[in-house]
Amino acid sequence: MENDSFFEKVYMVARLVPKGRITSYGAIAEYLGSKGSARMVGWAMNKSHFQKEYVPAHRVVNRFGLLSGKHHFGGSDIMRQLLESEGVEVANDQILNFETHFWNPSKEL
DNA sequence: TTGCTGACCGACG
DNA sequence: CCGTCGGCCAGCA
Repeated sequence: MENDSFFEKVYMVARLVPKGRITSYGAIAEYLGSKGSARMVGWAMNKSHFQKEYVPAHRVVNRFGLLSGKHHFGGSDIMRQLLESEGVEVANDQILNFETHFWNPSKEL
């Protein structure tokens, strides 16, 4: 749209993630055309809390389905509870049936 | 301005 | 199998 910033695109894709679905940093980066920019995606998530519009950063995890960013939600169980409230099973900071919940932007969009 | 860092990923030895 | 390094882009001292 208007904002072609890398970050804005990241937020846009993150908000498009359906409830109960999960995507990975790498998947978003790849969708944006910068596969190697997975780190920037995580960084964008860090800033996501400052955005006016809510960004479901809890639906974005690393390629292993690990809640790598759970520590950035203000608590260690916030992210897990958010995911479980959406029907996503989480155990030991890892998403169960990750493949089933996985949502690929390049494929779905 | 330069340089380091960061919620990552893949390649290499 | 495990440790290390490069790449990508933006923010901050």
